[in-house]
Amino acid sequence: MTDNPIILWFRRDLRITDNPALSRAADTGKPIIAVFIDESDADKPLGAASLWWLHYSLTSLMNDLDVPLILRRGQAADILDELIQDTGADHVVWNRRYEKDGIERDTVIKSALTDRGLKVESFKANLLNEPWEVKTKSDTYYKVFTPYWRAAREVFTPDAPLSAPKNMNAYADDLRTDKLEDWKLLPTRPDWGSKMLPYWTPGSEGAREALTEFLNGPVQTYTNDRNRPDKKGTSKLSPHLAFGEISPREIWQACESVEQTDKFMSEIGWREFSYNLLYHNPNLATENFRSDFDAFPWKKDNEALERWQAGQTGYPFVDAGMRELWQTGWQHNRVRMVTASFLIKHLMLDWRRGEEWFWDCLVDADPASNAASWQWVAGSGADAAPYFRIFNPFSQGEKFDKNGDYVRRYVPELKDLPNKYLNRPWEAPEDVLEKAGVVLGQTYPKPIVDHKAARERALAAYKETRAEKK
DNA sequence: TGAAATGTTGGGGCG
DNA sequence: ACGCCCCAACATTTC
Repeated sequence: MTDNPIILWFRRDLRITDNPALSRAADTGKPIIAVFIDESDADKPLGAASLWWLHYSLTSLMNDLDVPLILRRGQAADILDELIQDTGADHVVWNRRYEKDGIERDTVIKSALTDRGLKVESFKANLLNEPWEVKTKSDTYYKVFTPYWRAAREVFTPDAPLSAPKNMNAYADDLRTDKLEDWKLLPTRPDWGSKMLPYWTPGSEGAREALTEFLNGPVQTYTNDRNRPDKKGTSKLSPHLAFGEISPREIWQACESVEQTDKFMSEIGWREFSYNLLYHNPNLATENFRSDFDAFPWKKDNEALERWQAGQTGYPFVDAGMRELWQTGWQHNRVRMVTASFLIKHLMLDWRRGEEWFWDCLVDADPASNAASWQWVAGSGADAAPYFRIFNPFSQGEKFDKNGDYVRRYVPELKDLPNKYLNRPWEAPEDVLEKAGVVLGQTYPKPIVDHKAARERALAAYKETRAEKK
């Protein structure tokens, strides 16, 4: 083989099926150098839970991949240069990403390599539609979900997903690679990772299993059960999607042959819509989409933030959610809306503090979904929930965790309370508390804020912000 | 993919 | 028999 090799740069697309860059690399027939780079110059490094997931996802990819996966740490531009120099590679391929600093780095690298005569190709792999492909009639991007998704489904051409290539030639010489263990992605002291492992199977095989299991049952009752954190009502595909272990196109195709998948597909649509917003608003994770929120009087209360993070707010449904996040690296979507609303509206803490915490704790942390969803709850985003939509932290539990199974699972110190008081222990008579072994303020906190007062405070702050604005 | 306040309706108890 | 009141149930409005 006299061909110059081709470099296949893996990022958050850790799969071999429906991977356009990988298929392209295979189709050239050239020797393939597959590399994953832990980029030291990323604006927003992965959070701890995502690093944990990444360890297993890379392990899984190395297993699936017919060629060695080179691991390197540093600036991508330097590492690619070095590989090119060492191997004579004349062609580089990757799948696109959409966060601002990633685009910037890719653009610089692409033009530098092109100038030096290399062939560089990038592909659409991780979205159904590119953010610039879905436009309104007046040629602007969509800012409201429903018309966006209607248009997006029209734009999307459901070609069959790409199969894993049959033949991949490995580059013949050994190349220096880091050892995954040396990256120390898994937590130690304490090792909180091993308690999360039972909940998950990172990697493409785990992703396909999750999809199959979901489409074989839960999807039929998804419209209602997706709101029930006490049930297995959701797909749990989010971390697999976040790391590109499965493509949205594969999901689309699998849904085509199953009844009643529209509601589920529209959640995939929310992911697409979030990328649409992120691409057109690169600072979505740090700047209010609606600038009138710049004047909002956020509080700075570290103790309140820490109690929210630790699941010690005294509102059982909120605390269950925050502890689910801490224990499993994931939080049910219905509960995310409630815990986020609580941070923003009851505690009046800046939504960015919540965004940061979720980024660090979620195995499915996604630059687009996380930012767009926090702004949605705050009311500062595009097509956002109106500010006055304030979730009631106990009635949400009573409505969506009817038997209290979810709260009892994650807040076991309340498990012996009757359902009537499970979500509002502060209303329980003394003898009921005593019988359940609950001492408010000792075994479980008193409410960090009074619901009614906090609600009125938030509404007043909102009103004032609006008044100042005009 | 809200919650709370306010308004309306109608059945039933009761003098 | 009738009017009055209460209040649950539902609808509408407001934040």
